[in-house]
This record gives sequence, C-alpha cells and structure tokens, in this order.
Amino acid sequence: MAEQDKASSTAKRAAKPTINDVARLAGVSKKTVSRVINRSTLLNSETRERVEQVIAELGYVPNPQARALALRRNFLIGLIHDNPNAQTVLNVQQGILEALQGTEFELVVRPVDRRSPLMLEDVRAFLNRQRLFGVLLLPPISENDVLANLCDELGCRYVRMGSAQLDDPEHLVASNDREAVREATTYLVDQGHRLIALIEGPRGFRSAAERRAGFEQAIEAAGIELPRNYIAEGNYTFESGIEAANRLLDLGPPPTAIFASNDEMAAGVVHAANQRGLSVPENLSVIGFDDTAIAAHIWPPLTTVRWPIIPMARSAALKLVGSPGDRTKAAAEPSFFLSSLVRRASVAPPRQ
Amino acid sequence: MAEQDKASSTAKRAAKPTINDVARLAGVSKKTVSRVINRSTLLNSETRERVEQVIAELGYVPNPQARALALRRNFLIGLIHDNPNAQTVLNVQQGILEALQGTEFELVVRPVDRRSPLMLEDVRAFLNRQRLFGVLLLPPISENDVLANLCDELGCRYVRMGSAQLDDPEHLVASNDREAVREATTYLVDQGHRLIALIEGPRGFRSAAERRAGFEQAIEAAGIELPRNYIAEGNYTFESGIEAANRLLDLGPPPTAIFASNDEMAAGVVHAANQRGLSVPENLSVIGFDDTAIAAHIWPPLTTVRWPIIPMARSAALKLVGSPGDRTKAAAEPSFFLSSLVRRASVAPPRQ
DNA sequence: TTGTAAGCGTTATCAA
DNA sequence: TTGATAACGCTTACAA
Repeated sequence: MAEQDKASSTAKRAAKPTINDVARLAGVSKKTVSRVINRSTLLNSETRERVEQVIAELGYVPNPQARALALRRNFLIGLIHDNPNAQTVLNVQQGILEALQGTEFELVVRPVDRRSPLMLEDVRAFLNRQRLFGVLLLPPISENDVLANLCDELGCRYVRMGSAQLDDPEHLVASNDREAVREATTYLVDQGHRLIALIEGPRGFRSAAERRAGFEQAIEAAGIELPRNYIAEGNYTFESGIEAANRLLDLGPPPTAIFASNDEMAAGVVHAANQRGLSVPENLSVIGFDDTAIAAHIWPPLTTVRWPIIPMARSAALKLVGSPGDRTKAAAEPSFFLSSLVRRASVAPPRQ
Repeated sequence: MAEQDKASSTAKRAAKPTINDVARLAGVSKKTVSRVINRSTLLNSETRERVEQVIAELGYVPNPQARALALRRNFLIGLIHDNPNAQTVLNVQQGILEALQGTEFELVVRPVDRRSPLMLEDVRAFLNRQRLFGVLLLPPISENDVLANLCDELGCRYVRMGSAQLDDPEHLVASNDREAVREATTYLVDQGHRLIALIEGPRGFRSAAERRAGFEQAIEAAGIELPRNYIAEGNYTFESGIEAANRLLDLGPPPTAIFASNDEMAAGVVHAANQRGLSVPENLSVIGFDDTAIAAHIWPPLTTVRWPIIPMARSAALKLVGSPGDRTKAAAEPSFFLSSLVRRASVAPPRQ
C-alpha cells in the first residue's frame, strides 16, 4: 500500500514496522498502541479499532526482545528435565508445543543432571539470566521441593508433573500411578498368577514408590505372600530391565509374571526372556508402564499402563501460560489424569 | 562484600548488578565494560583486568534480553524439524545441547509440518520475530532449498544436516548414506541372499533416494536381477514397515532378506514376520538404518547401519555458534560423517 | 480515556 | 584506547 511506503519513510526495505510506525499512522501515542497490544480495558473502542486496523495493515508484530527487556520477563517456557526415558521427554515436548501453538511463547529445553551437586546452581543461573516466563518440571526432578522453591524464590512460575500430590493444584499436574499399577497387578492375579515379581524404579523416584505401593496393595489384597527377593530394583533403562529380569529368573521358583515399572525395563525383560529361550507370554507374562512407542513395537506387543503423558504436558503448559483466547478451556482442562491398563499380547495364564 | 552493598545503594536485595554497576565500581564507562564483555581487541590490558575483576566480584552476568534488543539478535538456536522419527529428533537435541553446554546459547525447538502450505510462512514469522542467532535444519526439511534461502534472506544463519551434498560446507553437515547402504546390501549378498527386497523411505526425501541408490548399486554389482515389485515404499514409520513387509512377503517368491531404510520400519518388518509365524533370521533376514535405541531393544537385535546422528548434531551446532573458547576444536570437528554397518542377530544365510 | 517522560540493560556512533 | 550520547522497541509511572 502507498500508506505503508509513506510510513517507512527512510531507508531499507523490509524493515519491520515498530510500535512507533503504528502510533504515527493511527494518530495516537505509542502508549495507546501498547494498550491495544496488551488488551487494556481502559480504551475507547473506537480508538482500539483504529489502532487494530493499522496493526493489521502494517502486519505489525511486537518485538519480543523489547518486551522482554521492558517487562523483565521473556516469552519463553523452559522444560527442565532429567528423565531417563527418551520417548517420555519427546512426548512431553509434543504436548507442550501443542499448548503453545499459536501463542507468542517458545519452548526452551534444558536437561539437567539430577546427581550433580551443581544442579541447583545451574538452574538458578539459567532462570536468573533467561528470566523465563515459566518452567515445566518433569519427573523425577519435578519431585524435588528445593527446586520448586528455587523457582518461586526467583519469581519464575512453575508447574510440576508428577505421580502424586506434590504441590498446590496451581503448580501441579498429576496422575494416579498407584491405582493404575494396582489394577495391572490385579489383572495378573486374575489370570491365575501367584508368582509375580516387580522390577521397581530407582530409589528416590516418587513414581517408583507409587508404583511399588500399588503393586504391593494388589498382592496383599490377593492374599499372596511374596518372597522378599521378588522385588528387584532397576533404573528405568532397558539394560537395567535385562539385568533385573535375569536376577529374577534365576530365582527358585522363578516368577511366572513380571511387572516392570516402565516400558523400557519391560522390553528388557522380554529381551532377557528371549535370550534364555523363554517365550512371552507362554512361559512368562510381562506388563510395563507408560505405553511409549516401544510397547507396541516389540514382539509380542506389550500389555502396559497407558500414562497420558501428552495430554498431561499440554495441560501443564496451559496452566503456565493461561488459555490462549478462550478462558473456559484452560479451566476445563483437568489437572489430574487417569492411567489405565492397555491389554495386548504379553500376558497369558501361567502354565500348569 | 561491603563494596557490593555500597554499589547497590538502593532498594531491593538480590537486584542483579548491571553494566552500570560494573562501570561505576571499575571507574570506567559502560562502553568500556561492554568492550571487555565482547572481547574487543582495542583495550588496555590493565583496564581490562580491572574490569574483569569487578565483574568477578559482583558476579555480573550480561542481560541476554538487553543484548538481544541492542544487537537485534537473540542468543537462541532454533531446531527446525519435521522428522517422523522420535528417537532421531531426541538424539539431535542431545547433540546440539552438548555443543551448547557452557555457552550463553539456549535451544528452542520448533517442529513444523512439511506438508502444510503455511509452513514457509510459519517459519518466516518465527525467524522474523525471534531473531534467532541461527537455526539447525534436520532432514527431511533440511533438503528444502526454499527454506534454506528463506533463512538467508532473513539474515538467519543456518546449518543443514543431510545425507548428501546439499549446500556449501559452511551450511552443511553430511553423512554417506549411499555407501553405507551399499555396504549393508553387499553384506546380505555375501551371506548368500539373492531374493533381497527394499523398503524405501518416502518420495521426496533425499535420504530415501540415497539409500535406494546404494541398494541398487549393490544389487547390480552382484549381478542380481530383482523383480520391480521387490521395492516397496514406506514412510519411515513402524506401521508402514509392517504394511510394506506384508506386501513383500505375499509375493511369489517372497524375499529371503529385507533392507528397510530406517530402524522403525525394520522393526515393523520383524513384527510382521512374527505375526506370520516367520522367525527372524531363520526365515527372513532384516537390516535397518539409524541404529536408534529400538534396534538393540527388539528381538532379535537388529543388524543396522549406524548413523552418527549425535556427533553430527553436535558438529552442526558448533558450526553455527563457533567453538566456545578453543578455536581449533571447531575447525577440527569434521562435517562429513561416516555411517557403518552394525552386525547383530537379524541376519543369517538363507535356508536352502 | 489518552499522552509524556523516563526507564529496561545493552551496543553503535563518533568524537576525544 | 576511551567515553558521551543516542539508539534498540517496548512498558510503567505519572499527568492531563
């Protein structure tokens, strides 16, 4: 348009219009334009319309860097995680990005080392410098209260994802791991299994503790007495699943079914069984947790607990940034998610 | 320290020191401090030391938002991708983050939809608004020249990852897919296979074309004539691997070996074979490509081509941001990476 | 309801 | 080799 040329009176083509350009063309002050951008309520609707029209004509978009400087706050959402499971991390990213779609927010990923003594200082430096709009905390690091307090202290919003009630509702999106595992274990019992082993997650993981609790509740409810060594510890990796399975299968009597606290370890169990010439589910039933891609892709397809990680991440992100446009949607978005058993081919009754 | 208290004369505790604080305490102008930060060469070394000492005492860190505004450039690296393989994406992120470790850069992830007509406009808006320091382009979208030109046009540095010579060396990190597949196929031939099928990647993927070319070269070199329908198309997903395998195994005569252009599809082939009661490798040999986690985790462990994706991503990121500290390291970092065959248990000689 | 002036914390220009 | 001054594009007082 001719008007536009007049506006960018000087210099280079393709110079992006600024708030000043909009103000001049609309015949208002930049503060007024700023008010339009930030949806201030104290605005003559006539003025607003005029400004909005100019904004549209110019294709003006506020500069995020300048806003960040003035507001002392970036439009970046951080994902802080220390999760041993790749697929989980990626699913979380997907969920967050779905929520951020169409907003001005971008996602910055920040893996940390839970075991490093410098971890907290790292995060502090990160938050301090980047002045993120907010962060999402993924398990297991989301279970760390010191970290959550640090966010608070630095004035950074946060939402934790977890498998138990770790925090106030406004800071938490949770799932019911305990009940889900109880259901899964009961399913094994119902199939006739009595020799059921557990491969639990690493010490210090709340999810590991919750899943173990669910397992024990089901076993107890069934009136089964399990030998102590029927509970093996893994660290959520495939390899640890193999090792734990080998330990369990060397026992006398060996279990006829194994519940692994995540799919990767369950895949390790299937792998170990194959190595020993045992076939799943004929000789050994296996259940995992997460329903990540590998669960459906290995043979036999894995019975597992579907953990709705993508919707959880989406919900967490929405909680952080507020609903885009529609206010009701964010409110409607639940922050408690139910996991449920997905029955596939890795479970069968035990051989007589 | 007492000095520090004197500096932040007013107001709130924990107010972060700014360049002005440093300047005042060091008795120089802020421009001089700025020069120290940016390693300007025109600086009296005495002045520099004094400033550096104050910086250290204060624990001063430049505000990235302010720098971004002044420089019209963020310290953000974007990862633009549209990759159907989750593990690949995550590995790339890992490689990039390794390279960015200890620098001031952060990683922003940006998945796009290759098939959307709005894709280019999306990217344009993204780059324009965020003014990223640079972006990394992952295959298959990295093969899109229009996209690369767009980056150029918008003054955004970019590095492409690819399986062929797509661009100038400064914009490219590449691998030798064609030769690697030739080697893998020749391995099947050497094992005695003659009925070898290919599941290729989707049309329009350079990697798919390269891998197919390598396959055909090896087949031709072996003097084998393959029926046309021994080449099936997949789209790099697990499900497409199952479908393609079923089509191939319905053929008369069916292949005794299948090369799938990535691991996910190869896992699908193994899955399909199991569903049909065929056992791998006794009845069917399978080779994949990527050496992602699933390759080692399924049963039998998959013979595959190891694509050094993590080092490639690290190298690409280094190319973008330059070497942190040590100048030689970045130069030494190669930008051409060799894939090689990883022999596991999914290949055996064909049954007589 | 709108505008003016003063930042936000950095870098670029250009003179000293 | 340094420094004053003006950007960078936006927001927050505080007035009008």
